[in-house]
Amino acid sequence: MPELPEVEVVRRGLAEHVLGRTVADVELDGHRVARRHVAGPQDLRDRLAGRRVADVRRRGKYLWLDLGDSLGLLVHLGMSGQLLVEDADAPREKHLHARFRFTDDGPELRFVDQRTFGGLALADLGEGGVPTTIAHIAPDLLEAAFDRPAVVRRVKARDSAVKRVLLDQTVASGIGNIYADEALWRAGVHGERVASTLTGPRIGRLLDHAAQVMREALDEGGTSFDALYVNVNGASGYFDRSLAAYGQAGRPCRRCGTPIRREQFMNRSSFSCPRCQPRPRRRLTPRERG
DNA sequence: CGTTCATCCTGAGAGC
DNA sequence: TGCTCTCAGGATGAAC
Repeated sequence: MPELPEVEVVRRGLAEHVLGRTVADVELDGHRVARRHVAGPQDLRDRLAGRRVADVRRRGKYLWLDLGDSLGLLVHLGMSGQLLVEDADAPREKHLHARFRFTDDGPELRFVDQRTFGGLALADLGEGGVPTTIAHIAPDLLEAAFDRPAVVRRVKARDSAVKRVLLDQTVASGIGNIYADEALWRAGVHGERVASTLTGPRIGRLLDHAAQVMREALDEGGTSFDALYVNVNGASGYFDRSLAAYGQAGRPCRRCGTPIRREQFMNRSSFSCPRCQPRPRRRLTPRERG
């Protein structure tokens, strides 16, 4: 469940169902799910047992459980990860990788991930309670620490395609392929425009659109095209009905009626309106720009 | 510095 | 039915 709104939906579900509970034991299936925990799966299990979930936090697409004493359990859902709250006797999912049981009689927490690009790791919590292992991830567009003027300046300083910059989690986090395309459509900017050639106010508006579209998606429970993207109770969000660009190839643009086009960019698909978002004539080389 | 490319995986859907 | 091919909400590291 990938981008910021979908991860936030999961965070809220965890806050509702596991906050304040104490981990009894953890079962890990296979080595892959904890591959980023360098001390190994046994260490992960040993150090989680007996820990109380003091807080559930998120930055961009990363989630973590604050376990107190500056220890956190960092979770990334990758492309297909799910965190599900279920009764212990619920049928075992095909791609179940981890289950957390608690000291109370309540439901357990499961990590299910078809493609296993996601995973779990323990991390020290540093500045602001953020895991030190994601210190390179910038504040996301919806958090208080987001410094809009500073991000506008950073975007403006980049001589690369503006969509690439939107997807760069070290500049601003949380935006993925869907919301990048939606923000660019709303702003009327083609993703291959060179960031440094956009005006500061234009970049600011683009970021505002990105934040706004993610807020709207969150209100709809996120974007779900299929059962892979669900909240902790297994329910889908509804924002797919509101998408104006992503996945809309051939459908009329909601603003001007021109069929939405699909292009390859960064080895993935990009969707845009040919009329509202004209392609840049060509990319200028640094020396041409002087 | 920046960009491209491959890689980690499984499954759905299209086309034959 | 079944095969092959392409594609999918992401992040990372190597190579250029």
